[in-house]
Amino acid sequence: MVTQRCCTFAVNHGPSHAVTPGSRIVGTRGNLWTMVTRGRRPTIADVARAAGVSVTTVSAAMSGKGRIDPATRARVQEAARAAGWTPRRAAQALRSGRTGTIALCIPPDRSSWADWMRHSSYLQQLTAACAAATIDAGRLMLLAPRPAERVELAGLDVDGLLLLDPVRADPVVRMCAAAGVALVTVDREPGSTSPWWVGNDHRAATRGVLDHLHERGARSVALLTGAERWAWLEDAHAAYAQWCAERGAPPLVRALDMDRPADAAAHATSALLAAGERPDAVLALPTHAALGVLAAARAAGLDVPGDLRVVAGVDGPEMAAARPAVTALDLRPAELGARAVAMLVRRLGGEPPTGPDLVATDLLVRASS
Amino acid sequence: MVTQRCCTFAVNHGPSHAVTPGSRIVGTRGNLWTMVTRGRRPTIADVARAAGVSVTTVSAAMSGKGRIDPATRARVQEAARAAGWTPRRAAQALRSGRTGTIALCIPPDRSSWADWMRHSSYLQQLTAACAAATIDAGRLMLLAPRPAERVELAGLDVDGLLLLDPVRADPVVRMCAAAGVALVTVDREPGSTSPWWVGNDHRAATRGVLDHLHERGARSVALLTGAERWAWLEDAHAAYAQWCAERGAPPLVRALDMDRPADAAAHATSALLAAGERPDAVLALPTHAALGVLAAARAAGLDVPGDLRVVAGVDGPEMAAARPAVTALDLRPAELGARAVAMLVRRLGGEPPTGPDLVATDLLVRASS
DNA sequence: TTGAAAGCGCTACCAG
DNA sequence: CTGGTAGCGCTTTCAA
Repeated sequence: MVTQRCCTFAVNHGPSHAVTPGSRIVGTRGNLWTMVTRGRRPTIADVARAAGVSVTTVSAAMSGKGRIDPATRARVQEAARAAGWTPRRAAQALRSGRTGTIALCIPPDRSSWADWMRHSSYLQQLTAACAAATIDAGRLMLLAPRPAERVELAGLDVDGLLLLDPVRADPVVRMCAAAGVALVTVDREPGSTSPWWVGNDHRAATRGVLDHLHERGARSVALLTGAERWAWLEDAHAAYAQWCAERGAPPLVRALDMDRPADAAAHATSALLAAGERPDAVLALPTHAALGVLAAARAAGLDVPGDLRVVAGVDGPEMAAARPAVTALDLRPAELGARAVAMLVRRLGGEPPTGPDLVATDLLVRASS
Repeated sequence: MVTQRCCTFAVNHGPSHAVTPGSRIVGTRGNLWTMVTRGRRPTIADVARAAGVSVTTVSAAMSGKGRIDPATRARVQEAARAAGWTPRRAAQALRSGRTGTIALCIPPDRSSWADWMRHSSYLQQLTAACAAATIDAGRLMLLAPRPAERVELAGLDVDGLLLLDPVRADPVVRMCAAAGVALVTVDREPGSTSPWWVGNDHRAATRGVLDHLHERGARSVALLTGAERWAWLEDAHAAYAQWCAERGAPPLVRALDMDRPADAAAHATSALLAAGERPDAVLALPTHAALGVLAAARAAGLDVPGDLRVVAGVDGPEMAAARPAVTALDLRPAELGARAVAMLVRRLGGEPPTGPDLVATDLLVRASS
């Protein structure tokens, strides 16, 4: 591929405005509201005056709390609408101690965060779904990398956190507990018994894939997993091991470096094919890893799915676009995100846990198997 | 493609927690900090006591404002660190009138928002880059759909807004001006002369594409654009028209429905190929439209690029994965996002405008041309 | 260079 | 069912 720059200018680069953690956003005199609109932004005092009630009544009427006469409530709400009043979140938060804001923390750390986001349609869909669900719940969602320290978490100033792919003894989980931030994880924390998580049943999904491959004639399925210690990889691995044991088939597992999964998968697959125990199918779990398997098969002159059946553990547009199109597990990230937000809202509301919320997995059967 | 559900459970669906706009997040007694950790979250009063100074001094020392003795400042900062103090954003915001938070508003409206996000790697990269840059600037970023009304905008309670793809006389632009919310747009607002935007030079990029196609032997280039009234489509269209006029070639333009651009593009291309003025190249601007062109060419039995050269106006993984791989414009959304945040931070800081910030475009030449 | 005090807008508490 | 009032944690203003 050739890259050709269409237009290169001397452009205006603003100065970098990096701020050290712990420092603060300082204001100039007056806010923009005051500067632009004549007069102040309306407060409940203005609404109270207009409706002929007290601020207490306005507060209760607008929040739905308290026992307020329906007629009074209607009058107050109309006055608020007329005045263009909107609650000032900062004031609510300061008084109530709850900010009405949650954060979505996706892996990995800050450094390669944007890269991950950029390459994983799973993350992208999950993010969009969480944001949409949060707004529907009347809250606000921040998008943030995993906080590395207590101060970073505190600096978020959120009521709750959605944490994706917690690891065993996850520091973020510990920090949330210490800081009193409500937490819901997407996928369970390995080794934890917390009921506050949503996820897929990766054991069932893996069995489904393996049964599908067997049905399509595969007799020796290799598993490409990741080196990370995530519950979904553990679960898939465990289900695979058990499935192999049930059939007396020797397990064939390779753990891939998750930084460049496609390349790592290509390398691992080539090695596997060159060795004695040549598999006739591969389940490639990490995002994009299946593309590497395809490349290795092509390099080895193998037909997919004739000589080698391939299934991806995470679906994405690349799987549908690949030739042959790759059979993949649709983990339904949009559904996961919506459910995760709903659960976090329940937790924030003080409701008791109802157990993990499992989202069904779809196997999208395409040409590669 | 066959879809096979791997596991279906009776799962726990929490109640839907939709909240009507204008209602508020109400708290129960006490916040989690208080409930979980023994004692209160430290305040500047605690830090002041520990450091033996007043709260005023702590405030000045931590914010970097005011004239504070360096020794005093160091002592205060150490005390703050030791106490684990973090500024409470709500209190800062209430007092200063600035929340330290910005919002990224991406098109279109609420209804199909998650869908767009899901399918456009451009949006995804832009989003990730904005979030990362915002955090680096010590601020927080909300992800939100375009506010439809004033109350929705006010409900965001943000200092500034990043607005993607403003339309002519954009209501959000008007609302921001009225509400005193600082605004930076990604791409200019058609008809506006505001200098507060970042974007690509779509005229230059379009000329670059057309020159490239001409060089590759194309003599009749069709343009597939969108029905939306976005500046980038206007600019590309204008550059195309001028380029055609310079060569005395008749322009061949079709506007596509942006909801299903690939299908619309396939349809439009088929019609174009069936008509007399059969083009030998197509520049398909809307996201994914080029894939439809490819499908139409295949259906017509045409070789790409032999009979028909194809270029996509927006790059994405689908373009690289397509067969043949599609030559595409890389609008460099990650760069756009970083620059947009930097510009918004400058505007929030009261700095004067330095003019639009243009990001260079790369033409990624692949097999389709 | 530092401190005292007011008050941002709202909700919790309690009295009527 | 409604109102008065205190005060959340911080920044700002003004005085020392």
